[in-house]
Formats: sequence, C-alpha cells, structure tokens
Amino acid sequence: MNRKKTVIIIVGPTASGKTDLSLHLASRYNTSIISADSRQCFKEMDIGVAKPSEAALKAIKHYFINSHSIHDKINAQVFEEYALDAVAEIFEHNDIAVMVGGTGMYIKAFCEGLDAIPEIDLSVRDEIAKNYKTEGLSWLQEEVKRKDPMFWDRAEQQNPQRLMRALEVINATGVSIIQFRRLQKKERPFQIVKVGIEIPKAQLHLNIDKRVDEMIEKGLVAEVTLLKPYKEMNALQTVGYKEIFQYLEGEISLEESIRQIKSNTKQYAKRQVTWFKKDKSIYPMVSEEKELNISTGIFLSKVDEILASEGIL
RNA sequence: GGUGCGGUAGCUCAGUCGGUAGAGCAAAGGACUGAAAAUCCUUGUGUCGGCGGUUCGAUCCCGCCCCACACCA
Repeated sequence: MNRKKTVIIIVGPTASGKTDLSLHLASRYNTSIISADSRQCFKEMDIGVAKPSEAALKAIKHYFINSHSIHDKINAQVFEEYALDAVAEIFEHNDIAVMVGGTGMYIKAFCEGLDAIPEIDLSVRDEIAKNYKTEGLSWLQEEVKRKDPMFWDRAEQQNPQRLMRALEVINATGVSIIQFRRLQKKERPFQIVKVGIEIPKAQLHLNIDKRVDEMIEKGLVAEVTLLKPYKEMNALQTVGYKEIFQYLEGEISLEESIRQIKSNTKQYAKRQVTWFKKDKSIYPMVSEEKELNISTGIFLSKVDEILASEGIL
C-alpha cells in the first residue's frame, strides 16, 4: 500500500460529536489521534473540558491530551510544533493520521504555519500586563499609538490582548509586529483533508445542555475546587471553570453558574461555527439526526466519500 | 383593609423639569498569527401595566383600576 500521507482533520463546534467520529476513524485506519483543543492538553483539567473516555484514551493513542500542565505556557505556536512532531511520528507506521478539535486557530497554525516572531522575554510581558492593570486601556492605547503607529492604524483598538501583544513585540524587538507577519502559508509534506461537522443549532444546544448537566453529575464542582489556587492562570480562563469559581467565591448560586456555563458554551460554539464557516477548504458534513451514534455513522460514510473523491483510498 | 415602593426591550434597571426612550446582560451576525473555551466589533420600536382626565401633545401630571413587593393592622 502506498497511499499519500494524509491528515484527516475533523472540526466542528463543541458537543457536535467530533470525538466519537474521530475514535471510529482512528480505529478503522488503525492510527492515532491528535487533539487540536486548547484545553484538553492539560492534565489537571478533565471533566470540564470533555476529554474522550479513559477507555478510549487507552485503546487509541492520543496526542495533546493530558500532555501538558496548566503551568506550561501553551499557545498556537507550541501546538504547531507539537502537532508536526506528532504527525511525523504517526507517519512512521501509518499513512493516515486523524486530528480532531475545535480550536480553529490551532488547526490553522498546524495547516498553514505561523510566522516566526522572536520569543518575547517574560519580564517584558509582565511589565505591560502590570501597567495595563493599573493604568487601564487608555494607557495601552497611547503606548501602542506612540510606539507602533503602523500597527495602531489597523488594530482592533479596543482589544487589550491584541494591543498588549503588539506592544510586547515592539518593546522587546524594536520592530512592529506587522513586519513579522508575512502571512505566507507554509507547505506541509503531507495532504490535509478537513471535514466539518454541522448539526442544527437547536440540536447543538440540546447536546450542550445535556453535557453540562452530566459534567456537574460527574463532579465538576469538586474538580474546580481543587484548581481554585490557579484560577488566575490562562488555562483556567475556561468555560465551565470560571463560572464555578464565581460560585465558589459566593458571587453566584450553583444554579446560576450552571445556567451561565450552558449559555457561555453556546456562545463559544457560535464562535467556532463562525471560524469554520469562513474556511472554504473544509468539507461540510450535515446531519439532522438526534441520536449521536446515527450521526456518527452518517459522518463516517461521508468521510469515505470525501476521501475517495480526493483519491486517497 | 391601610400605608409605602414599584410595574419601561427576553432579563436587571436608568430616564424623560410633558415633545412617543436608553444602558448592562441575553440573543443574532462578524473578526481573529504566540491568552484563542481567550479577546474584540456590529445590531436596541418596546401598546414605557390598563382605562379615563388635563394638555396642541402624556410613558412622564391627575383620578380610578389591575398586578408585585414591603410594612402596619
């Protein structure tokens, strides 16, 4: 068999059935899975990030699940490098690798690459964050306007995260972040087939409500309680955790926090759908089915058709 | 039964010294190269509780009624 090396990437909003489909595909091709999820990589977080079951993780090798700690600094670039290594490892024994996840930016980094920007010293970043906290957004805006007018002109001027990023780059390197952004797609030595799960919004919302209720039953509150000392960390700025923190602080009732988790998860799902909708290289796969296992079956045969049309099988 | 305070956008509420109203949240859409489950942008007509009265004009003033809450009996 001399098939083209191919990564099948399954994307879609949270609670749409990606994990199930990925498990079926991986076992069919006797291969491994790379998770493209910015939260499932953390070993300290479990119930709230909807990882695959322990049995599934035992049966099929998963990359980027429980692979890191919330104390590690994880971002799209880390993922790009990690996932490329993982794919190379998989391709030593397989022609097909499966990637699955809902973090659009990580998937984009993997498929197209990020431009090389020098590593920024942590002290530079901390200094900016500290000043922003005490001086506020207008300080940030003035700094960026003064030091990097080229960026400022096209910036999201109300977006502190983007402004801080630009500021740390110009502070540390003396060069505008725009100069580093070549926005050139990198070539990958393998083929990529992206398939996108689409289910009706009403069904998606039902899935989300159900999943959140299950998370609570499984003990999400206890899990989050253990993580309370780390609530300020990036990794814990996560739907399902930040709302429970508020409950633990006595700011809202448990019922209210559950309500907010459901609502915030739906907003998150909407942002995912927006992201994937824009990516025209994704093959859309639609299912109106209410039962997850029926949907998975439908999606499996659609993936077959798509792979056949790409000449991969 | 009496007194007080309310009844304004799906929710919480602001406001109009009388010229038909606006914030936050929710919702919908969108952006996105090192925080991305993050962060940011756009979108607000709703019998201003009901019926009358005063007025050129009332959601705003007056009267009655209905509803909610609090207190007093």
